[in-house]
Formats: sequence, structure tokens, C-alpha cells
Amino acid sequence: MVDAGAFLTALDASDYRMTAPRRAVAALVADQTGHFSSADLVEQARARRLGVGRATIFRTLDVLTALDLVERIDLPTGEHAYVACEPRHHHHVVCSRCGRSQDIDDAGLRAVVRGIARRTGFRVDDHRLELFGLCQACQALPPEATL
Amino acid sequence: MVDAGAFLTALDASDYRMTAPRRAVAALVADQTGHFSSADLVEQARARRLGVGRATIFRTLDVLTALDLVERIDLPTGEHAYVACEPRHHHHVVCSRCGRSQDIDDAGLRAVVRGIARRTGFRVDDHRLELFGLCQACQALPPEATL
DNA sequence: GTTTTTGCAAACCATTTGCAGGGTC
DNA sequence: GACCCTGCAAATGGTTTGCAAAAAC
Repeated sequence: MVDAGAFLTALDASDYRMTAPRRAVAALVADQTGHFSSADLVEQARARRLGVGRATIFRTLDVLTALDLVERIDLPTGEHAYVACEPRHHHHVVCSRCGRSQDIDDAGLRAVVRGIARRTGFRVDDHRLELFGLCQACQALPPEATL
Repeated sequence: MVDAGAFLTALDASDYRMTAPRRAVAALVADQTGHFSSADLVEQARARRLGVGRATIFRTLDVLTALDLVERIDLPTGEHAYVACEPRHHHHVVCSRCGRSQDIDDAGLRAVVRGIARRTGFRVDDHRLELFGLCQACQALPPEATL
């Protein structure tokens, strides 16, 4: 769950045009509690009768991704998903049960990457770290609890 | 490029049946120098007239993945790809130019993950680190060199 | 002989694209 | 007013599935 205002501010500051469909999708994204798929948004948009089409949802997700307001992640299952996030942070811990994600800071990763580069001889341009597990709240739940 | 024998040994030791199509796909995978897509295999299988169908290639990739002989990775572009790898190693540096990948050891990552778990309160069950850049050989090439 | 695996073609799913109309700057 | 954005529907590309025949154990 993210403040929808941040999306609007960022959209406004960008070269993209501020349109009703984009506002609608941004609000939808802000409402998501955990990671979500494009299909989730399409379905919710239809349920709420927002009148935005599939294509626009995909296109808006691209825009939000370009603005670093949303990041596309790959779940352990291989499915694609998105998470809303703060610009500048680029790694997440994702809860396998509730889907909630949390941004994480560098935490020494930078040094690890540097070490790997040195040892392999690669020039490392980009890296992605994704963590999966159970968030605190979900750990506290009885093992069989379903969402 | 990986020893094809390792695939056969692992297949043999598993509960999966050893069949000609699986041997063929395993050999194909062993021949790949870098990461490869399912489409690559399909095309090569057809070029070599191996007589294995699309479906079997996908199914065999699943088998090899289950045996940890192959790992599915997600390129920065969002495309899916596979890399042959040693069981037990689960991180790679992938060259963006030639596609070659190299397994990397823990390199302090374990400690980073532990730190993140402590700080976020998550119980981290799984993690994935993927590095992208240029391998030594490709760095040495003139910038405009094409594959 | 039973169970797994295969190839084929069709089905499926997520994502992209072409285009004419409408909205934004 | 020029250019960007939208919805729609059709196209696309990758992956899965149903099924009867073939192969492995």
C-alpha cells in the first residue's frame, strides 16, 4: 500500500501526460497490498468499471516502471509480478504468503558484487537480488492459515 | 558448455525414464555456450532433425530444472532464458553480449541475506541474485564488435 | 503388462500492435 | 492545433494440454 499522491506527483513532473486512465491505474496500483499481476489490475479495473482497457493497463505499467514507481519482479514460480516501490530502492523481500514486499537497502550487497566482479573478471553492470520468505505477520500466523 | 555425461548420470539416477528424446535434449543443452531460450532449442532440434517436438523440449527442460541441471533465469529485458549449471550453485553472472554465464559462489551473500532478514523481520527462505555485465573476453573486444 | 513419455495439433495465456477517435498541452 | 493517449479487436509469441501411439521399466 502506497500513497497514491506520490504517483500523481511523479507523473505530473514527468513528460508523460496526465490522463484520467493513468490516474485510475495509478490509484489501483496504490491500493495493492502486495505484489500483483497485470491480470489482477485488469480484473479489478473491470470490477470497478473504470473503463480502462487491457492495453492501457499494460502501457501504464510501463510508464510507472519507467518512472521507477513500480518494479517488475519474477516470482520463484516464474510468474511475472509487479510491486509498488520507492524510487532508488531496487531490491525487495517478498512474502510468499501475503505477497507484501518491503524495500531493502544495500546491506553490504555492493561489496559482494564488487568481490564477484573481481573474482570472475566480469564487468558487472546490473544486478538483481530478490528475497522470498515470510513476513513477520505471516510468521505469527498458524501454519495452516490461508490468506 | 557442460559435460553431457553429467546430465545422463543424473537422469539415470532419478526416477525419470531415460529416453532417446531426453538424451537428445540433454546433449543439445550441453552444447549451448551461454544462456539459451526454449525457442533456441526448438530451432536447433529442428535443424539437426532430431525429431523431438516442441512439447518434449519444454517438458525435458522442466525435468532438467527439477534435477538442478539447468536453471531458468530472467534477463534484464524480461525474457526468460535457461543456463546449464552445476547443482548446488545457484547464482550466475551472465554476459550481456555473448550470453555466457559463470556460476558464482556465496561470496558473502549469505551474510547479507542474514542481515536483511534480521533487519526486516522476514524469515527468508529463498533468494536469487543475478548479475549482468560483460565477461572478460567481451570487454577485450572493440566496443562495436557484434557477436 | 503397466506406467511413463512422445509428437502432433489445438488450446491457452499474457502481452503487443494497428488504427481511428478523443483528450492534453 | 499538434501530438499524445485511449479503447478495441486482432495479432503475436511463448508455453501448456489432450490424446492415441510408442517406448521404458
